[in-house]
Amino acid sequence: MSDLLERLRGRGWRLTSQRRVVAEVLDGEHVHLTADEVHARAAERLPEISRATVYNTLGELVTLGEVIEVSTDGRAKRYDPNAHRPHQHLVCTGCGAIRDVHPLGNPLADLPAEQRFGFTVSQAEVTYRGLCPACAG
Amino acid sequence: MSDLLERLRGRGWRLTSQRRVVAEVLDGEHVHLTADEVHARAAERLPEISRATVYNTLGELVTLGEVIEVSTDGRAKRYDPNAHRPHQHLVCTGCGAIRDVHPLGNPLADLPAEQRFGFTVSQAEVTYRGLCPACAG
DNA sequence: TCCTACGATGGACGGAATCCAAGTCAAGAA
DNA sequence: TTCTTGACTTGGATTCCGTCCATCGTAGGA
Repeated sequence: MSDLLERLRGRGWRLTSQRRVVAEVLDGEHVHLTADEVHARAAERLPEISRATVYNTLGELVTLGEVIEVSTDGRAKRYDPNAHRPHQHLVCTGCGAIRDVHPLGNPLADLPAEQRFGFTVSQAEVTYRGLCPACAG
Repeated sequence: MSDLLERLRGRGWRLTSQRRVVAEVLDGEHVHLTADEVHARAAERLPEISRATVYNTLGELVTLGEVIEVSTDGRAKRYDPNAHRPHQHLVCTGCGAIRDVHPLGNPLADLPAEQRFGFTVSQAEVTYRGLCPACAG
């Protein structure tokens, strides 16, 4: 985490209390908060923080490649701080819970040239869906 | 297409002109319209059709498994009528164009048991991203 | 310590989708 | 064929997410 703040400072980021709090809220594995959830948690520590600032900061973190934007359900986007290590997502179709997963193989390699339609393909994003233990009950 | 209408009738669907037009608009490969686009095209044939009806009908078609909901960009959901043959999507990060693709291999098999966290995993959805020939210029 | 450009604020705004009460009509019954 | 009824449609209000903007505040260099 402080690594992150160091890196950001190194990139010329002005280190405000708001940005610090947002960065602190976004820490850990299997963290996939919506912007509103980030705002709520940030507001616990810094009550006056505005939603616009949270959106701005999240957008900047995404642009800098420190955070990944995930939209698994067509509802609110979620923000995944685990951007250093590439991974995919496993989503419960019952309750919406999300886990980071590390599948074998390289999905990019599975797309043959004649299936690329001349595109310069650079990324493959996999979303696994199923029921979590609680929802499978 | 008329296959689809037959199948729907078989499931006890009341066949209204609105539903017929929506089903007709959604036909073909590489078709990925937003609800608004479906509404616009449907309205060319049936000017009084309402947005709510389009949303209702699309939702029913998705529930019945006749149409797949795709949200590749966090903006409006898109509706893919090519639900019979399993496929994945290739999206241009420049212009948003979408193509249906058929990768090799089975991504489901690439998720080892210890990476499933007890989930009953039933589906793997792959989104390839890159630049289309036009955008790569 | 002072300056100033960058960042924060919050309220207005816009797009996407859902909800709801009232009106309409497809399709089975007679 | 006509009648009847519950399923379907309508459009306007509403909610949810997210962006925009004019103004105010402040981090950090001089």
